[in-house]
Amino acid sequence: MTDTWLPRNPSFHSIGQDEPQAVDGKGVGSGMVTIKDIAKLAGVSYSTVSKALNNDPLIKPATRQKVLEIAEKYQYRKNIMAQQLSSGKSNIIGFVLDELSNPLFSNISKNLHRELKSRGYQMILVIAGDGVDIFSQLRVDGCIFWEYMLDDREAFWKLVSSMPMPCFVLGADENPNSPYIKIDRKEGIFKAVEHLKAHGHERIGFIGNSQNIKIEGYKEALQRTGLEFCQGSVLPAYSSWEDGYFAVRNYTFTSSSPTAFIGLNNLVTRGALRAFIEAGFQVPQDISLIGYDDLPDMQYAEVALTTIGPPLGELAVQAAELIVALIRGEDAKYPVVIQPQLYLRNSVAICKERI
Amino acid sequence: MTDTWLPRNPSFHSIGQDEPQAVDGKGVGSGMVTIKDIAKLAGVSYSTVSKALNNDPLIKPATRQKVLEIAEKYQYRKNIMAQQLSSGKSNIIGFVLDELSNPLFSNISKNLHRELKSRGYQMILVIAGDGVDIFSQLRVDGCIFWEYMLDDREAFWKLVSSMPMPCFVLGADENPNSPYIKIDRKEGIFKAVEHLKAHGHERIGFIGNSQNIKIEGYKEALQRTGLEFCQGSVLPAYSSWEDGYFAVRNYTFTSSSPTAFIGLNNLVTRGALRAFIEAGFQVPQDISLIGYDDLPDMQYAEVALTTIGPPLGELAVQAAELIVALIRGEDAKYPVVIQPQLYLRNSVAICKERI
DNA sequence: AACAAAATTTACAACGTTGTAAATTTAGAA
DNA sequence: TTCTAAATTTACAACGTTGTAAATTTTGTT
Repeated sequence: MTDTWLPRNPSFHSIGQDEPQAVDGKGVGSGMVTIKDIAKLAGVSYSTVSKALNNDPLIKPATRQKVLEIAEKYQYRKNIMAQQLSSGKSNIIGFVLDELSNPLFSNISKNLHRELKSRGYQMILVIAGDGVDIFSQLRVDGCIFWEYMLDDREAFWKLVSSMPMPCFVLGADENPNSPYIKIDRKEGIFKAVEHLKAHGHERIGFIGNSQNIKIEGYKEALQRTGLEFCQGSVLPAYSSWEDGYFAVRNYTFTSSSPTAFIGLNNLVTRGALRAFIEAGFQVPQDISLIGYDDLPDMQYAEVALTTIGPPLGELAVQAAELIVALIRGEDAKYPVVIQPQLYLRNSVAICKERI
Repeated sequence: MTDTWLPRNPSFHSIGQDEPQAVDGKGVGSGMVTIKDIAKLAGVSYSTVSKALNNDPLIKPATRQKVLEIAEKYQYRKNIMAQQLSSGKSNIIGFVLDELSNPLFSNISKNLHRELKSRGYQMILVIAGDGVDIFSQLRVDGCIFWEYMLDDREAFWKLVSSMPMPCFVLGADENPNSPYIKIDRKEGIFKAVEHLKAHGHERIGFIGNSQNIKIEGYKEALQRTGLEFCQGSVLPAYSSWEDGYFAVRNYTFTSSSPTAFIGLNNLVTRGALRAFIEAGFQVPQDISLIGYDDLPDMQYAEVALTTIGPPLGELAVQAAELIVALIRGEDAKYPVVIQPQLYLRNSVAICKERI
């Protein structure tokens, strides 16, 4: 009936038994080696090749070996597109970031990649603003969102739940209708305040005013520990190193100033630390300081910083496990709540006034 | 012969004419609407749907309209995997970043995304260290590398040229065997030096010591303009705001100090500017300063900074055009060389000593 | 009303995999 | 040697698209 049929790509599959065509390396869909090519070269059927490459125990070791060698030799690369289409699995997870300018994201992204990899998944990124629709179109197996669009929570959660694959949000916000991993920042701040109080500090300040949840946590923590919130004990700092630095520099210290501070994030805290030192304060003898975000940098600051923050390795493990469970349809326990930890180093001491 | 055949996913295609199954939204490969589903609902063949969705002019407008409406209603999302497999095109371009902690990357990434989008492509990211192999396996149509691994150029270029699809590198390095876009940083620095010299500056310093090519450019520029390289006129700064800030703070000014400086990048320059101001220098009356990287931030600094740097919009346009040309097999002209521009603002003035 | 030409729609192989069932080969026991 | 069971390999539909050729419908002439 269709004897006049012409194949769409007649030059395909031209790898011969003895004189295989060089993989030209450019132009997807033309020069790439497929399992059918390998099958021909190995003298087996292509389903055997498929199984061999997937380590199917049905395949005789010697056969697998031969197939693997040929695949290696001709630089075979599995076509994830075809794999997804056939099996419904791409083994790819998408990670949606909101910005690129805090080293925290570098760290989280690296940790997450490692954990996913060890569970058999690969990871690709998009910047939130650039549109996450591509993850739907690509049929990634799952999708992790770093919280963003905090100005319009509703639209954000709607977007998340409209994704056609398992998804969850990593952040501080909660939503009963979607899975999420909540970093309990308020509780983290509370731990920091408690720790400072345990060291005799009664006037505790906060450096940074851009993340409402942390500020709220700070105020609540003061209440819970029975400490007083003093006017002017929140030093304004947005998010960068210099914000922290100048927040402290521009602050006028008096005898009723806080004796300890908590910094909004890694950058702000390090900037503040530097400013304290320059102002002639000894940290922690004169002023105690706890930083948020336990990045490796924090311990290499001028004074090894005591920090609070989610355990970043653990966070990645939890995230990887949650997404994998959601994908597999196992009954994942969520929401997962990550409790920030206190990492004790050398920037907190007994309050001078108590000595 | 295979009358005992059982479909692998018997629940599939269960959308009926009048009672379409709810798109459950979770689990790729099970609940997603396909062109076949739409075809059934619209009462046309699935090739018609395919053509309608791709705006094929063969399709009668009324038919297209109906198909589009149904697609919209059932939240159809094209399956890029299937599209790639069938047509050999994914319309996706991969961008390989080396790190996430400089706002420059945010900017470049956004610009690039916009330009690619306007040319019909989508963009996904990976961090270089996480392995770019996924782009091969995903059969992205093309791949853009931000220069990295500068410690092992050879391995880097080998990796790039081993990619099975059109690729190029964006950066300052060159390689005769691969396409690349070269940002001519040396020439950029030269323009800055020239500009300063034209304003009467004869002792010009450089803040930053981490990017050899820029340091080299600085030294060469001095030679070319007949200026002297003075010992100690390179203030050590790695890459961050505080690096720039302290580079200046730690520098001891003498009567033979430079009267103008060039900053390594956006962060270093802004840190340095702040330090100059604090040290009591008026910029540009006492000291002129030119920053590298023309990010929007630069004009909102304490003094609107004159900068040099690749025109970032243009860079993205060139990059998008090059990769698209490479993909289409058009004879793209490369290497492309981007000449950094001088963006005149208020941080350069006539040298005091000449007045 | 009959026909040709144009417009529109349809059928279906192909893309590169996977997973199932069936076919073939090998090994072991009698 | 023959038979059976186990081990191994093979055949091929299916996944959701695209692109070509063929089929069908519509339109315009006469």
